[in-house]
Parts: sequence; C-alpha cells; structure tokens
Amino acid sequence: MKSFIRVMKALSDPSRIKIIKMLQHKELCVCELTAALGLAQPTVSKHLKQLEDAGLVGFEKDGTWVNYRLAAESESPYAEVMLGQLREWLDDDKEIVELVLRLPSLDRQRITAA
Amino acid sequence: MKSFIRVMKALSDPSRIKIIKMLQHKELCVCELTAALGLAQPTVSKHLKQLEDAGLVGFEKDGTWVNYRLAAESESPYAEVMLGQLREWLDDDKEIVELVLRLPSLDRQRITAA
DNA sequence: ACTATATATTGCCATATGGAAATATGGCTA
DNA sequence: TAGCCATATTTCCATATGGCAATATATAGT
Repeated sequence: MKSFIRVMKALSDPSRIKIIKMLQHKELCVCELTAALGLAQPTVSKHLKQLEDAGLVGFEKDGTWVNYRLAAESESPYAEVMLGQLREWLDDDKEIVELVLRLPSLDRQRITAA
Repeated sequence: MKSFIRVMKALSDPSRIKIIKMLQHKELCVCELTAALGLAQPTVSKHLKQLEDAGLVGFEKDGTWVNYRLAAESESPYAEVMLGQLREWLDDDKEIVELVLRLPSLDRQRITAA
C-alpha cells in the first residue's frame, strides 16, 4: 500500500506532472527543468526526489550535471503502469503543450549564461 | 490537468483506497464504511465527497441511507482507467485483505444497534 | 408535529506539502 | 589549492489535508 500511495502522491502535483511530460520527450538536467518550470532550483530538486522515490524517474550524473529521465524498468509496477498511461494523457493540456513546444530551445549552456 | 490532479489526489490517501477496494465487492452505505474503517462518520463523508468529485464513486439514496458504489461510466476518463487498474492492484495488501474478509459480516442493522 | 436515525456540513487542530532563501556538497578547471 | 558551477540539503513560511466533535439537514415512523 505504501509504495502505491507514494506513486499517487508523486502524481498529485502539477509541477511533477509537467516534469514527467517533458521527460517523455528527452532527458533534461535540473537546470533545464528549473528554467522551464520557472521554479526555484531547490524546489525542482525536491520534486525530482519525490519522483525518484516513487520509482518514476531515474538519473545519470554527467560531471556536475545530473540528467533525469523517465524510469525504464521501475521497481514499482504502479510507476510503470502510470508512466504508460501518462504517455496517452494530458498531451492536449494547454500548459503541457506550451512547455513541450519550448523544449527544443532549452539549452543548458544558454541557461547558465543567463 | 485539474481533473487529472483531482483523481490522483483522491487516490493518494489509504482510507479512500480502502473505500474503493471495499466497493469493488458490494455497495455500502456510509455507516458500513464508517464501521469498517474505524473512522468518524464525518471523516468518511468527506472522503466520499472527494471520491465523488473525482468521478470515482456514485451513490443512490435509499431513505435515510445513502448507498455508495464505484462509478460505472465516469465523466472522467482518468477515473475510469484508474478504477480498472485498482481492480488488479492491492488485492494482496494485508489491510485490504482483512477489510474484505470482514465485509460479509458488515450489516447496517447490527451497526445501528451497537 | 415530534422524535429518531443516517448523512452532510462546519469549525477546529495537528501534521503534511509546495515554495523560496540560505547553505552544503561535489566535481570541474585554472 | 582555490574557486566556480550544478545540484542537493536545510530551514522556514503559507497553505492544504486528514481527523474529530459539534451542529445542521433530511427522511422515516409514530
């Protein structure tokens, strides 16, 4: 029950859903997610931790950068199913559409410069 | 997005999940759910309202009793899918098993008497 | 109408949660 | 080593949430 609740709670926040929907298109580092969401960096890190604890995302370190991606084979069956469902859901949500449209122009180099 | 979040939030609480898992077996009135969960009646009513707002349950009034059931054809596609998934999930959870085992002995008449 | 009963609503409290600012950590690079 | 940069952790605040007690509402039955 606890692991199930963890997944549901992780999926109960718009910011975390936006993160998942962006990660459907490509891996992103924390600074890119931070810029895209318009939130403070610690806030994004906290969200990512919750998503990771739920088995929804994973990451790979690349120097100082940490690239997050959707969990491929999660330990949680709930996470796997929900990630599958989320592939079909919310693609037409206004906020999601706008975020995804801006994804190609997201560049960690430019973000740093700014 | 809002309707999706509503469903996820509704499914983020153990008590509400227990309600759904019990309703998979039979319709139940508020007093039966209250007795089964060991919570105060207003607490259960509030949970039921959240489940209803999410499109997860419906009810039918029968005199003073109100019988709750799982939503058959929900307005929310998210609710429908999640109810389907929950048919397959958590059946082996210890707390759920115990609740379901006690379901047959749940009798609204006896509850009133006590 | 009056009473009793099942449920809903309201008000309140303790804890959980999302957010930002400040600080700590860890890995480059000079 | 020093210093910088990306990320993580800590701390704090405002709001949200789950719980109960008290009260309101509604429907029987007398």
